[in-house]
Amino acid sequence: MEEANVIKALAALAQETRLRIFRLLVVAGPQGQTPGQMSEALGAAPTALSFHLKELSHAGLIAAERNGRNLIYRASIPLMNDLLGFLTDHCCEGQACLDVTTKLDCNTG
Amino acid sequence: MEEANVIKALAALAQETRLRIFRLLVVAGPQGQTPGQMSEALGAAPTALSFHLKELSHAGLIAAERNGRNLIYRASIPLMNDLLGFLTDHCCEGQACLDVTTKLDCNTG
DNA sequence: TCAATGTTTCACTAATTATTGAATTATTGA
DNA sequence: TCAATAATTCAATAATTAGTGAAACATTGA
Repeated sequence: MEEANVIKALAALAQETRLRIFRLLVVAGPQGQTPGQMSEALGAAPTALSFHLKELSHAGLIAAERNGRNLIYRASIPLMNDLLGFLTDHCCEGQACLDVTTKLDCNTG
Repeated sequence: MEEANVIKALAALAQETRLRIFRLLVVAGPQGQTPGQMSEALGAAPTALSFHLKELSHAGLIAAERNGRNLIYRASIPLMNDLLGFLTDHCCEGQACLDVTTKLDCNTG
């Protein structure tokens, strides 16, 4: 994973509404959530929500699929894994500590 | 871990110089690095470096210890673990996926 | 105590980001 | 095609953040 993309992803997550959106989608799993559902769940204005969804999408952390008049957003677990890996790889120069693989195996589509 | 602290930590990491500082310290492990070493390694001005070290410290991601005229900075692995946990916990409502514990066991002091 | 070294704080400017309401686009069902 | 619903884009303002150079603070060794 490229440093620039890591920064984009971290910046996307470093905001209250977006962090809550992302957590909501991580918990929701493959079934995802629509902006309407998220707007209600989080008490966020549709405009603001849309703005933040775009940020998260651009960062690759979530993706949308249309279903009728609804969009279904889902967390992108592979990118999440890459992100965690970037932060933890090569810890302690590989010495004197466990370089544990941080991996989630859900919702990989 | 509190949401506000998670956001602080993510925001701290979401900046090029700070991400590089943090990675440098994660790789360095228990022996840490001084601002002087980091300034040279990263090609960052001392003033800017100091500003970013403060941000990372306030977020709890790194900590300093004085050694003569040098300060030795080290990554705080426990906070890192908490952060990764916050992002990944309760994935997919605990169903149909592995809720893997993301944990680093190095430099825990 | 004084000069040198390592690091931080301060004050300022430039740039980026969040929020809001109004307008717009896409889809569905009558 | 028209009205209704779902979501996004646009434009403007307010707030936050990064980078810079000068000054200040802390520690060491002579």
